[in-house]
Amino acid sequence: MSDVVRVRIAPSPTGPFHIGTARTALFNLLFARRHGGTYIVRVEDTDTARSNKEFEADILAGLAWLGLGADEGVVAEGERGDRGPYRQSERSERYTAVANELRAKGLTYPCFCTPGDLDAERKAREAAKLPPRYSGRCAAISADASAARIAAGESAALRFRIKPGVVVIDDLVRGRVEIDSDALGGDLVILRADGTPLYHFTVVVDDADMGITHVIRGEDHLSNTPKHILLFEALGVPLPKFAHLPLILNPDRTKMSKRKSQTALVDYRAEGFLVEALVNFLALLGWSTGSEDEVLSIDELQERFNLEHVQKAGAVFDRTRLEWLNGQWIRRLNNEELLVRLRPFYESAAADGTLQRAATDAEIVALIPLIRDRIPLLSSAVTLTDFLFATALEHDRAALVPKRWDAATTLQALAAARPLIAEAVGEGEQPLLDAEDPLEVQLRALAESSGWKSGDLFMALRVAVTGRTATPPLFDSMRLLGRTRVLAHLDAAAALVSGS
RNA sequence: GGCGCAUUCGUCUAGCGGCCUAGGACACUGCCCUCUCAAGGCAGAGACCACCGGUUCGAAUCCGGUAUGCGCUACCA
Repeated sequence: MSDVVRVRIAPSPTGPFHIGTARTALFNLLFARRHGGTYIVRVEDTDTARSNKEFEADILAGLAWLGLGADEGVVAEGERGDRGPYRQSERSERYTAVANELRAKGLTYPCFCTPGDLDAERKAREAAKLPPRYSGRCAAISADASAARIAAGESAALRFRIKPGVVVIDDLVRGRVEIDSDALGGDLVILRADGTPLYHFTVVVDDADMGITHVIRGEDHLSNTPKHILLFEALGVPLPKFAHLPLILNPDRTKMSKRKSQTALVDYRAEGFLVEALVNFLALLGWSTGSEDEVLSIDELQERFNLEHVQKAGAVFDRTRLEWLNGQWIRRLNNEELLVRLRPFYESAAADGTLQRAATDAEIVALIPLIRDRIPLLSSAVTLTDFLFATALEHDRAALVPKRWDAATTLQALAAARPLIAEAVGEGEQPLLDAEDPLEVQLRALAESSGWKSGDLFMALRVAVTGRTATPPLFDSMRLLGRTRVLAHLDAAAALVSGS
């Protein structure tokens, strides 16, 4: 394998960037990096009815965000490389030319069957419990006869003759796989009646033209690989190596789908998953290092990646595990990096009205040490700290009274704590973080002299001041909030409790 | 229906004939820490290695069969 490695990811812009495509792209990139090869992005948009530019833009943006932008081929800004074009919609002449080559070799024939004919044939075979398969009835039409029919204006698809025999796939993941070409469904349409090419044909032409050495793709293509091999042979070009990756599965172990799982990459991004976590997680879905290391950067993954450790069985997408990894990566980011990641979430929360105003960088920086260990997702930061950006709180009356307390005790405690807080808390201070907070000392003393558990006192204050039962550390939160709002919230809470 | 692939704790996986009375991680349970929630630490529970045969002194690991699951089977990609 001393030859130059060239691999590719060939997304089809028929939907938003799919998490499964992301993983295939990642494996290709990892393999290329590991072997000093080239990683190519090609857009497979021959299905004009289902492809569109918005999806293509989404896919390219997603790849770029993940750090999986192309070395060669299609990137958001255009194309790079001299073996293009890299968009199938721009390669029509090439497909036509190659089809003509095959035609000249006598390896194809025009097929005049209409979709209706084929449908009827398929149904008949199904009813007879026979595997669906094209009968090849147009194969026997003489060249003169078909030329005459075409001249008469009849349209025809172009079929590639499937050579009888057993096709051997030497798969890098699965080993030797043999498939009888008889099971391929008969002669293959490579050009529609309107002259546009079909996937199995374009993929082979492109892989050949672009000098792809390793085809690394999902297992769902394994059964179709013999068609590709036959086409490569017909073109007289060397075969690439194949490596079929296990499928990513829904929890019910079917192929991961939009219906049953969240598959759009943008949705994960919007929730606040880090690229580091997504890449780490995806790499470990169907591949392992062979060691017990699990939290790995893309650089570490690149160093270790190999096809030998690729799993053969499908892997269920375990979102809980992704969230754990996300937490791991959030904790590994330094303050500056975390600020950059967090900022857009505060901005969009302000824009959509979730928060009354956006947070300043200084505010986010002050918050980071308080929330870093508490957010599984970047978006969790906003909900965890929303009280800091609100002028009034919507208290939950039931939550205001600690479990072991009654309303009277709560009122008494809030009243007793108020002057201490008014004295100790300034107007929007920095958190004291690990230092012992003098207010805490005073309030503990208050609790003790009043016969309360300090935990109950703190909980009453927490809910009064933040409106929540789960918050960042209480005293730091109060300092961030500032005296005026703390006291206002305290009074509002007391009013609510006394009214109940 | 045909063809193909797969099968180790709920999930992701380690394992490549003896180190396995099967290891790790997530999730789960308990304890510790603790102002809440987390994070972190410790401990625990959880897999007759799908099943049945065979090879071997010895099998999760090799071979055969069965079962189950999944994938493919388009003038979709």
